[in-house]
Amino acid sequence: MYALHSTKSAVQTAADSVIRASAQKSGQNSVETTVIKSRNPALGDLSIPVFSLASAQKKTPQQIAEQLCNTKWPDVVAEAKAEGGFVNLYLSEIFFHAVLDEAADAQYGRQTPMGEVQRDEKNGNKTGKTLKKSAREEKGKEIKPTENPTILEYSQPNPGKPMHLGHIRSTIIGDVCANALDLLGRPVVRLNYLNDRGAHIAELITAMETFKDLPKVTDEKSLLAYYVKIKAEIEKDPALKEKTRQVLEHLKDHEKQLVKIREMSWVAFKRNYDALGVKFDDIPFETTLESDSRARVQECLDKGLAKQEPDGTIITQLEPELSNTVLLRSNGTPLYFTSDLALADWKWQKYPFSQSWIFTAAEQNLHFRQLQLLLTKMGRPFASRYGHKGHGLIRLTEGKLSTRAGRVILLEDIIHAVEEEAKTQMTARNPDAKDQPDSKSDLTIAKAVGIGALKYGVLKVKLEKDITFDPKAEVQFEGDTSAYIQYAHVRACAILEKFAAQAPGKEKAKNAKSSKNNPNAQNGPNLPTVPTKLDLNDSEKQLLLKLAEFPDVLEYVATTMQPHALCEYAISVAKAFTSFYAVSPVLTPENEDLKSQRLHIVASTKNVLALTLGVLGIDALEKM
RNA sequence: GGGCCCGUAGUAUAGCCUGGACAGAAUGGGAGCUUGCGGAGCUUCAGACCGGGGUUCGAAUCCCCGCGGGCCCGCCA
Repeated sequence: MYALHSTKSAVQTAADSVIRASAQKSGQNSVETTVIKSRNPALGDLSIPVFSLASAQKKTPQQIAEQLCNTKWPDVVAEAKAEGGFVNLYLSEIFFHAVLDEAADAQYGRQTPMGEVQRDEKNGNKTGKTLKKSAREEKGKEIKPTENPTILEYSQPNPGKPMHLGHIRSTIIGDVCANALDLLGRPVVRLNYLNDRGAHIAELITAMETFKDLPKVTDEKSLLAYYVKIKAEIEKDPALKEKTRQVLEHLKDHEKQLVKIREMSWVAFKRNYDALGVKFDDIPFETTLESDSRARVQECLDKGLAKQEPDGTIITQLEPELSNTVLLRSNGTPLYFTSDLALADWKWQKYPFSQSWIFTAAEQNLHFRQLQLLLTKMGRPFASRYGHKGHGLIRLTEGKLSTRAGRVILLEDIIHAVEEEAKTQMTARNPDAKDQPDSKSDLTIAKAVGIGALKYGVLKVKLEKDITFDPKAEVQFEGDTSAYIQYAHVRACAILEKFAAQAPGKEKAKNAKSSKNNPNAQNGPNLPTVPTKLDLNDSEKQLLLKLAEFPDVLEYVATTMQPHALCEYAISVAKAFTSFYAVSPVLTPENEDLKSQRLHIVASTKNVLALTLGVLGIDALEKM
């Protein structure tokens, strides 16, 4: 268990036992208190409010606090003071030693309070075949988050249409949550479910069968051109419209075209995913689940959860809990809802999951509540673990994004624009710098900075909130931005590199090139040992306390699927580091012990920043 | 009409689930910091909980009533 967590629980236990004993003695009911992290560093590192205790025992908070201070605290506590109705605890060197020890570990965060997962386990592999296989073997047994995967379903663009700005949120939020689970050592399946049905697909097929001179699709722009051309042709020809309707009803008979649409769409999507560094484990298509969809509709009819109306429509019976929704059109074709039903079963069958999360825009909230309710009524054992996270819209200053309204901002264009902006900024700040490939990444530095800024700008906003996107102003590089975090990491790297270069007879950071999978690569053998006696100033203590929070933040994100907490954390670490940097010379301190101590602090910080950025899908650069 | 979500400095944002000390950063504004490891930086000042009730020793946080904005409410996804 990690230092902060074990410290908190040790302190909590100590406090609880004293409170319970004192309550027993006075014959009163015991009152709960909770150990919290102090908000003001001047008032301790951990605090225990005692107001409720005071009012229960009819004493002043100060009396109770003073009384509690005399408790025999665990040795991670250096001092306890009664201040303003709080017991403020000041942590000892033992605590900071422990933090320094664990935070430099490349697997830091893996062994969380919940984790049965061993930190030293050899196989660093993540969502490989082994996990999928083992998940299947576990079927029928108890479902555990450490053994049964979490399925994350995100991105989900429409084949046949280009990806636009609106797709970015689901795509990167899902990706970050998956990364967090990965780092925790828990199995995860990254799913991108593509709806290759819909009216727009029928339109494309009609066009493919009607026109010969259609543009070749290689990217988003050509895909959009393709779609717009076809749309226009169909609009002005009623015969084509009718044909489109027929195609939609008999999609199965157009398998060849369907395959082609999937292929060319994927070519375009893949360019964006590669640019964003987003990957998937499984990409099921809606049409492959069609027969299952119909079977589910029948099941609902049999169980009295749906009924057929005179015009042939089949509709759910979810009232009064929720409003009803259509399962099958009057012409007998299935809908999004129907195939989502089949998809749920498909997921459960293929990956018996501990949790499933779907990330979409919040406008689909009702849809997914209806889906979950129906799954519950159908008696699916996984229904309660079948979750949905609806995120706020990304809107332009003028209004909602829509492919049809023509006010589209292609994802491809956004990505290009942020890269260009980053390049401009880089040249302005550092005219001599070249936009060279970063040693750890496939991207150039400007791309890594630009993409990072784009992702960070979207990720840092709480899920539920809408984002008004100004393409020009959105991407920032100063203050609460990814560039600030990357810059802190660069500075940490620069110190360690300089130290390695100064060290006589030591090999330089020769493994810098191969350090992609091991952010800790150059920390190890080169550093002198941590001094037994630490001499920490305030900036160092605050930084170490921040580093100690990492496992909890990671756990929080993996549990709540709220990546913005990680952004908040990353910026606070970077800030604590730059404050430390300003007042604590690392390579030229007063004595060797201090130098060693600070080198370890820098190495730990660098590691935590790299891990955090890694989860956020932002490159931890060594130069910029 | 009904349901869900949001409302915090000029702007944009965290804290709300699980109540606790002067509401935390950012940007913009004021004042400083360049002879030490990268100034995309550091230090510092001013500036905010939509309104009204309630619960509580204590409310940005929980409950109720409003106000403002967004989304959704059977053959779109």
